[in-house]
Amino acid sequence: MESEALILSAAEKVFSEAGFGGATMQLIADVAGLPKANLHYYFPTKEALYRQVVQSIFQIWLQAADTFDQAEGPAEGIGAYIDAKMEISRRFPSGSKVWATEVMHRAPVIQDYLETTLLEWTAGRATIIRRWISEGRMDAVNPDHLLYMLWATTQHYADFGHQIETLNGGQPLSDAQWEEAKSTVKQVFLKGIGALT
Amino acid sequence: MESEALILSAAEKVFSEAGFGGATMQLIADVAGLPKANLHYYFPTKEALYRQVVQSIFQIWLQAADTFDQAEGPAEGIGAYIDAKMEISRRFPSGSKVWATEVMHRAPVIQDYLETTLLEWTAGRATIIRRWISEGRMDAVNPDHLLYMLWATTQHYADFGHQIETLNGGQPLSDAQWEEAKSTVKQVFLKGIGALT
DNA sequence: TCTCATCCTGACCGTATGGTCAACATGAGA
DNA sequence: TCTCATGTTGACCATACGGTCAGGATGAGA
Repeated sequence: MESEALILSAAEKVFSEAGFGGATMQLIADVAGLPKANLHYYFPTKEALYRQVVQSIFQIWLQAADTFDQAEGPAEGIGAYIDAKMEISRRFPSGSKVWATEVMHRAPVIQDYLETTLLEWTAGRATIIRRWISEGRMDAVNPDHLLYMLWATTQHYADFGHQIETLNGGQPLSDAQWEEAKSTVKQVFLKGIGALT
Repeated sequence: MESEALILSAAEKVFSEAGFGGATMQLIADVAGLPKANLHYYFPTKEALYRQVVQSIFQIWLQAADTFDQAEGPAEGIGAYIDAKMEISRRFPSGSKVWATEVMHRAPVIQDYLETTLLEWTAGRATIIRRWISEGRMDAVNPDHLLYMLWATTQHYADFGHQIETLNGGQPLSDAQWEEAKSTVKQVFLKGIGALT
């Protein structure tokens, strides 16, 4: 594994567990198995490294949008979106946590993304939802709040994974429990918006 | 306002905006309008101050549980619970953020609370939900995942308030928008679990 | 073998942090 | 007025942090 990728992987883990302020370059270096000075060869500052980590997460986020667009109707589109977001939460929990921490701290590094890319993405999806509503395929639910609910629920399984694990007897969710989670979330949402046939 | 309360209020704000690692005792002192040394008169260490902040939040969390218990059925109980949690998110967003950050960092300070109080609380509420299901008052939805969905959604409005504000044109949600949020969340959940008459 | 760009690293530096401490202020009770 | 517990504070300290730098490896091409 190349040093740069090694550093990014270690940084994502450390930032997600300690936050930007709590993370130290020394700890990231230790996790990566490299001397601290080497980090500064690839990334000039701690903030530059952090920004790179957040950006790579943002890309993964946007990929889940594809399922939304080409869907026939809400049951298919939102159902697939929930599946995709839940899978991301399971496979990249550290990334989701870094994003959450960044936003909670008022997005000091990626505010421009919120104001441009995310804003456009949200408006596009809201338009699709409104079309579905006007076509009578689902109830008249406020599109913005519906999206917030979807984000909140799916990301909760990453961001609050430790709490869920603790309440699950200290064990991570099993495959069956993940399936149960996905089907429960889909069931409640799709029925809740009147998109179940 | 007494110095101790002043310090706790300032600490909650600073911790929620910077995280534990990013927060500095000097900044908390400045926000509180007191010299730094004075903080150490009331709280021996930074961690002791942080722990106090998290504990006070935990109390507010538990208060919202009362609505759940004495309810006639799910429509009333869960509806009131959503109202209460949404109101907490609006009035104490800093507290919710501190809690979220603490849990995301694997709860280094309040793990014991997760394992005792929260575990018991969750089990009690799950029992109530199962009773409602067996009485035919709502669909057979997994109680644990339903609770996670409720927590995730309601707290999202506090934890990701900055993101929501940005997507709302840079403006905080108005009174009407908060009402819209509450009614949307209640509508989707109550219909989603089959608890609407 | 020599050259040189790329990659790597131990040692070091200025700064800011959490925490300490001796001294000082305040005010209620005797 | 004197006492003394409770608060308050500026100055200080050891440590750990992010970042720098000169110099050492490495290896492909000539």
